[in-house]
Amino acid sequence: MYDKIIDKKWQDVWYNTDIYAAKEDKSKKKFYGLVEFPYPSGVGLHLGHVKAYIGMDVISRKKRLEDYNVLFPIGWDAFGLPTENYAIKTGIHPRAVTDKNIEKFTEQLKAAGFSFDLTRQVDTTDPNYYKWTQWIFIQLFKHGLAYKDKTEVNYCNNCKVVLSNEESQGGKCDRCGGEVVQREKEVWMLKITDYAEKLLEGLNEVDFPERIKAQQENWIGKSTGAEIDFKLTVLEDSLKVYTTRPDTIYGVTFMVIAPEHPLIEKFQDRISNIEQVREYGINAKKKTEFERVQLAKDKTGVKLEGIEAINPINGKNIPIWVADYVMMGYGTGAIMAVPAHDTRDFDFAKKFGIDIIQVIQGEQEVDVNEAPYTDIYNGVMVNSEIVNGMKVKEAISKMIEVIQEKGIGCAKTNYFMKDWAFARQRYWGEPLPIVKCKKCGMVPLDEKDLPLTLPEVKDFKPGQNGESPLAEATEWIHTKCPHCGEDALRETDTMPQWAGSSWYFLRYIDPRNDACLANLEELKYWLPVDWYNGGMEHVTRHLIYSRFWHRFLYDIGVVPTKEPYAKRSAQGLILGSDGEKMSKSRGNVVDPSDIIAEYGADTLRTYMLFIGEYDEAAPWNENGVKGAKKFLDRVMRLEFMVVDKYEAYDKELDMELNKLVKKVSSDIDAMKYNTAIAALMTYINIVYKKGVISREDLKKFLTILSPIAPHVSQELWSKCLGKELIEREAKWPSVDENKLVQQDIEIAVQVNGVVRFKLVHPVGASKEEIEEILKSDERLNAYIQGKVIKKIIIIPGRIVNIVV
RNA sequence: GCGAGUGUGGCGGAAUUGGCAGACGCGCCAGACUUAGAAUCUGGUACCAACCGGUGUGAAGGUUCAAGUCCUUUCACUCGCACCA
Repeated sequence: MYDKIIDKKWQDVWYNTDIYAAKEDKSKKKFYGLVEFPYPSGVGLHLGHVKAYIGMDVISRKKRLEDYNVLFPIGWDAFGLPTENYAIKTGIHPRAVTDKNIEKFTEQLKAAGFSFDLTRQVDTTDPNYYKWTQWIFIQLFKHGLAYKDKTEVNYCNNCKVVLSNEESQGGKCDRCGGEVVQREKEVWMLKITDYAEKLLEGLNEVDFPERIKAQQENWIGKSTGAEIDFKLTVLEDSLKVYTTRPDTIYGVTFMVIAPEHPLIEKFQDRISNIEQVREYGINAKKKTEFERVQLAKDKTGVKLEGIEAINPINGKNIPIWVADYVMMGYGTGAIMAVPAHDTRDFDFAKKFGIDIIQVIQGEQEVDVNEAPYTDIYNGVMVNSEIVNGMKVKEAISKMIEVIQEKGIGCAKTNYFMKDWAFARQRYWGEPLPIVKCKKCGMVPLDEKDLPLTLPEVKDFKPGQNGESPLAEATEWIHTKCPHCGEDALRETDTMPQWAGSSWYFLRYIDPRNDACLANLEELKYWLPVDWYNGGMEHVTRHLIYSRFWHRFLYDIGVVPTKEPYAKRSAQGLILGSDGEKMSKSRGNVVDPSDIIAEYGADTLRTYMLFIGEYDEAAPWNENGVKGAKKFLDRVMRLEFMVVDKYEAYDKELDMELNKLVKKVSSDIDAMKYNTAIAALMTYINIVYKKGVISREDLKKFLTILSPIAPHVSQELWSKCLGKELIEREAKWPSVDENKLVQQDIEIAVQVNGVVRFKLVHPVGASKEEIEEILKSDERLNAYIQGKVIKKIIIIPGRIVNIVV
């Protein structure tokens, strides 16, 4: 029987001997396997962590047995709101809370038997770590990629922090799920938009699943088109719009600007209905997320009276409307509307009775009163003077050419992605290493003065007006300008939680370096991360941010690779036994510690990997857990079947074991753990039928089982083979292809596509030879009697099909 | 609306280039061992008919000697983004 006592016994050996520590030896081929380091919350390790870590643990354990120098590290993403909120509630310092939580997590990681290199742990809240987070920020600042700006930002009233776009997806706060509001605030921003193109390009050189690449591309949201200036009537000014379809400019019947567009206040004296326009703007701002999304089709807007735009191509006057379906944050905050060929413009034109001019003629006649014409790319331009008769694609480039010649616009690429709001008004984060000097402006700290550590404060609570708790640390705030030496004030905002996790994989490589974030020679050996496994929820957050920082560090020569991660995979969710997402409110949460305590770590490991395809969601099933335990018990009972040698050479056992090694090897490499385990079970079933297993075969079996069930494998290894650690003594077995070759092959014989009987033929038999065997087979007569054989298809080693 | 994906027994899920659908596990049924139960071991288990045989991979067509796999149409569900100009 597999008893959990075994777990503790071997964990004590493993974690006291550092057998999982990466070696210094650079002559060895390396493997860097990475998992997302946890946020050490008070709740402890959950099943999501366990599934994510087991996947890479199996790969890492296999790589070690294949003689790779393996780096499989773990650390703590420990800055963050829950710890701070706990501190606010209890008055206990976040440092103390964090330390306690890390201790608990470490015990849980060990209890699951993960083969992490515990000698290289990093902790983002350790000043020796965040020294380098601050250092990177200073480099970003020096390269013009960090700036402070007063803009509309996402703000969570609940958490009292500014959120980045990535943290407020769907209009909900990432942390608390509350409504995100827009608020004007002066905050630090990182110019991630400068890296949009590089982040897109980089996707071509990495091995990421399609869905991850697609999500990132989607998030970056590149579009190409043109910016065009529309002169205003009477006034010597113009309105700049962005469009992806400059070809349709003859179809423009109105312009739309966002309610916040500066044009409104600039020409308030000219706009005769300015009060009405302002009121519309105020109401638009009040709309909730629900109203903006659900009522998207129901267009609203106000026409600007007293001011119009002029179409720069045909000179026509065009009315300007204000409507909230145009966003200030994208493009120029103004569009040229072509209702005949854009659904949104069409809806708007219909509602307000604006003209619709068709400028593309499709293969089919389209009624412009029915719906906007959509079959654009096969269409031909009409009603468009200079581009008439051209195909759409051709017309786009022609129009851009004309616009540029006339000096009224230019080709333009836009991205949906916005700059990264990089400041939180909270205590438990990295202090921004910036001093505000009256004379010199924003001045970064001298690098030799890093780290800038957090001050002690009385209260961790953020201020009511959205200022950081650090604003209360009077002594800490007052400092001298590093540039001119005059009195100056420190920046009091801290960095967002994503900062520390944007480069932690670099620090694992050289965790205690004092001179730089990591030694370049070490980085050259270990980078890139060969395989990074984690959750889908980080695809448009951490995975974008860390690729951005890494690419920047590459550009300034700090790291040797453009991309940090060569390969990325993502595990699927574990659902509750009711098939729903696990959540406290549903009461369907399973605590991995309970499972380990009851069934042992290997049972949990085996079950989680067996439950289904690794990257897909699968529901929890307690009976399945028992099934995994039963399998491990059957493995343990091999103890009583071991023989030194088989009495007679058994070709079948030989073949089955070789088949198994081959299958398990390729399945683990492809993260197809479920079928690897199925094959291991099948093999055990065969051994049980035979009733014996040789020491030699058991050794191979335990070696390939050990990445999945290390405790059971190790226990039996020492018990039956009289040896000590698998990691020290075993090599991943190779496959003897000769032993996979069968003498006789059984194939199916079909008559008209239906299987009728099985036929045995010697390996390597030709079609003719098989046909001979077939014709001498009596069973065939029953199916062909009185019928004419039209055709016989023979694929040696596969199938025979007779058509009658 | 756009993007990615999924649909196979009572359940979780397997099936190289098209080549024996349902591996493996759960559940269920039977037998062995037990005073009995648990545990364990052995066998069975897609469906209909129960003799031959027939039907089956969301649905409907098609290509092919042969389709879960390829093509066309369609339905349902999951995830991500969403007024991307």
